[in-house]
Amino acid sequence: MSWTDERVDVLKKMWGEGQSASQIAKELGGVTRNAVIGKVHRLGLSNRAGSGTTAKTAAPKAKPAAPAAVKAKPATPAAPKAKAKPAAKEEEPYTGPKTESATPKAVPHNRRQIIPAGQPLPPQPSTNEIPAEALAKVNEIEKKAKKISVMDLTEKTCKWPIGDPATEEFWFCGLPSQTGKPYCEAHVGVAFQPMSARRDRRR
DNA sequence: CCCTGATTCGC
DNA sequence: GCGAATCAGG
Repeated sequence: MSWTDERVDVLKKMWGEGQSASQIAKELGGVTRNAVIGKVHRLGLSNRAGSGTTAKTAAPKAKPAAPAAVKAKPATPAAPKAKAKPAAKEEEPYTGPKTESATPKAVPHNRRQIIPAGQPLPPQPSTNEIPAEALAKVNEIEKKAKKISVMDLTEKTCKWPIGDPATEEFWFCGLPSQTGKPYCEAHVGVAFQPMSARRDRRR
């Protein structure tokens, strides 16, 4: 596989989104994460915007024997390229976790829900139809949720909110999340549904 | 041990 | 330019 325009495009896009090299490599296919990283460097877009796991490792490591040149910082990202690329595949986030199960305390009627800002949090809307198995699974895993706080959220912890943000009864699942997904397996099950499955599932 | 990105260097 | 091997870190 070679770095075609489209592939580089995807690379740039995903890298810009903070996707990891391995994820990008997986998405592109035919390349390893090393190849992706190598390309990223060659393209001169090393540092990303979002928080990275090792974004700070830009320090020079004089280990072998070669000071090498100073890393150039791309102050001018070159000319803009008018290329509209929809590229909308992949599953769509399902709009709506359930705010029940582990939520003993109900919201004091006129109490408005306040979602703590900071990181991408899933919406907490109304009840909806979710596959029974998935729901059961969620209920079960929520029992053993780690109940982590918003500050403990990482790329590898399930960010599924449980409870009411306006009360003490609020925490995040915190179980190991699927790589690339914001949730653990069980919550991914209810958060992401194939369009086919979610489309007109009740009738 | 899993993962991450960074760098080197033969091709 | 490419990317495997290697390195460094969480």
